[in-house]
Amino acid sequence: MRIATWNVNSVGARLPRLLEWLESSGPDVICLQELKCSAEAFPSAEVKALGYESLVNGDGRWNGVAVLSRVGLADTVIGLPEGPAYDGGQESRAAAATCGGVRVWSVYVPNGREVGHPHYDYKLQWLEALRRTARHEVSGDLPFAILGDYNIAPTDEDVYDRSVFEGSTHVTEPERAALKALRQEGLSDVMPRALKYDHPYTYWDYRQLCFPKNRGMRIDLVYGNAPFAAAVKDSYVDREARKGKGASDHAPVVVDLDI
DNA sequence: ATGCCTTCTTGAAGAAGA
Repeated sequence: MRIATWNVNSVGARLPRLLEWLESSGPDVICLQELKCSAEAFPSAEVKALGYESLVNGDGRWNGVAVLSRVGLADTVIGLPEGPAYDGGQESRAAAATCGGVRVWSVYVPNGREVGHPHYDYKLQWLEALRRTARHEVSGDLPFAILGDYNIAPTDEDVYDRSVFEGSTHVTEPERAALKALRQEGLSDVMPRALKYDHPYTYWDYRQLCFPKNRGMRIDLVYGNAPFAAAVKDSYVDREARKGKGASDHAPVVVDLDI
């Protein structure tokens, strides 16, 4: 089974690239983030034509996550249980389903904006709610993984230049501690291969030639429980999907499972 | 070529992204 995760940065703007990638890469399941559309506006018919059912959590202008599957979509959950509110409401940042015997969560962790900003506190609270949810799902024999845009680089190796990020979100100790707490519930970081250069970055800013210069970050992660991790045959970042006109600023992370 | 930011909402310019 092939499972992928991809922050598409607007499924509307990315639809031609998404459909092309689904056809060429053939994931059985894909977790999408940053849809930037409502559930009603999601292109369900277009992905259905390629054989995928859709589970969509979307609220319009920002955020939005989905799980697409061609191996079944059962026991679905929309939203993070007991997740914190921001600015008076729940945002569309999580969705879960069981697909072909694998339990997956698609997550779009809040950005945080700046250290000390209310959104940063919200980010840490959101991660704590995710940890509590993971605790309920991680045990047992069912392969389980939380895939998505975590908006955190787990180590200094996961950014192209640590000094550039001094004092910024995505690299702070509280954020990394929240990731560690998540792992300690029984999850491990499924490290993908880089198809070029020495580190598997998943995001490159659109500006200042970041992609050609490989000034990237590894912030799209796959955290799997023991049965999931044991089934991993291969994993890589498809940087080809970051190339050219009309690309997302994130590349897909692909995981091949012996399931 | 990998190529100097892109998206959304809106109807000009601002906000968000990380």
